[in-house]
Amino acid sequence: MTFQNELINWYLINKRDLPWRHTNDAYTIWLSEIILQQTRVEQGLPYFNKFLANFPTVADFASATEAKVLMLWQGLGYYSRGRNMHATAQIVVNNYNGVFPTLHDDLIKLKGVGEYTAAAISSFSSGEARAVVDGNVFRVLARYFGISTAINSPAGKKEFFKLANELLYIDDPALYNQAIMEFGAIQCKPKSPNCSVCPLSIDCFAFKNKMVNQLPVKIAKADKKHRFFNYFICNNGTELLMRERQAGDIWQHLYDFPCIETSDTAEIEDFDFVNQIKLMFGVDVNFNLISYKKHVLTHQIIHVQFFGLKNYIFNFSKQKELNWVSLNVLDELPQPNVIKNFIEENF
DNA sequence: AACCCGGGGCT
DNA sequence: AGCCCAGGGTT
Repeated sequence: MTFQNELINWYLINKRDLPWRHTNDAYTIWLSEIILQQTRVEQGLPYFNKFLANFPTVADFASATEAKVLMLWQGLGYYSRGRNMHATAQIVVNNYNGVFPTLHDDLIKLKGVGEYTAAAISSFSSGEARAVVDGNVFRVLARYFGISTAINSPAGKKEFFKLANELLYIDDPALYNQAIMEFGAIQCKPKSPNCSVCPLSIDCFAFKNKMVNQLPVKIAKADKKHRFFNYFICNNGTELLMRERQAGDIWQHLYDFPCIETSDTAEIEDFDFVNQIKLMFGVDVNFNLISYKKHVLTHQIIHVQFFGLKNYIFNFSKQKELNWVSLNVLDELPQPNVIKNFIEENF
């Protein structure tokens, strides 16, 4: 049996019942695909349901505020996906009369839609013959065909993309695309795949050569950068002082607290650190360390210290991104998880 | 081509 | 503690 037929047979028996597999509506598929970028199905599923319930149509999405979109996105990470979705919804309403595109060449122009997502939406919604190449496809092809070119190198991307399109099952591109990704997610897993029950193992290069754990090959990334955020909690009894984060750094347009970033762990005994606090909050300010959290992102490790403040004064004209926020509406502001968790634990 | 962008689950 | 995830944007 061919590689394609084996995959499709496996899929028809083993596939999960997922809501976006019951539709060919491009808008619904787009919602699921953007949410699932770099995100596991189990993690993304509640967000998909939440977005579809709040925005039944692309017009509903387009007319929402960005803050509302980021609120719904809160906790999912890679927040530019949410902002790009909002922009794309408005583009579809304005340029496509509210009808979500189904063709690759239109989809690829939308914000947040790259080669993978354009292939996924076009094949699932219109049956266009475009092979998806995601993390699952890289892994399945690298193992089955014994390809050791690094999947995150330009040569590797070209080689895998070419092979994926040669393998595409033209009679039903959508079915084949779903099958190879599901096979990668459930059977040909990154760690400890159960090759003893795999119907493709007999012709699998990696299995035959005991290289399952060596493929796919990936070039190592640079080390994570360490950053030190010192947050200051100003609580006047009914309100907290919050900061809206600006462009040019992580968590754009999400809310955290007034912050002094230092080049190393800030100590209360450190003269320079204390001077920075007094410069920001007045010479009479008192402060105490409340807690420490290590927050790990893709390429940054953020060491977060929370300090409680008393006897502070503040010059709002110099810090326009800061505002008092009533405690009972805090949960209406989008926040990164490290901030949301701190608020839930302390207020 | 290299770097930036989250959070969670598995091993 | 390290790896990976239904990747894409920016420079």
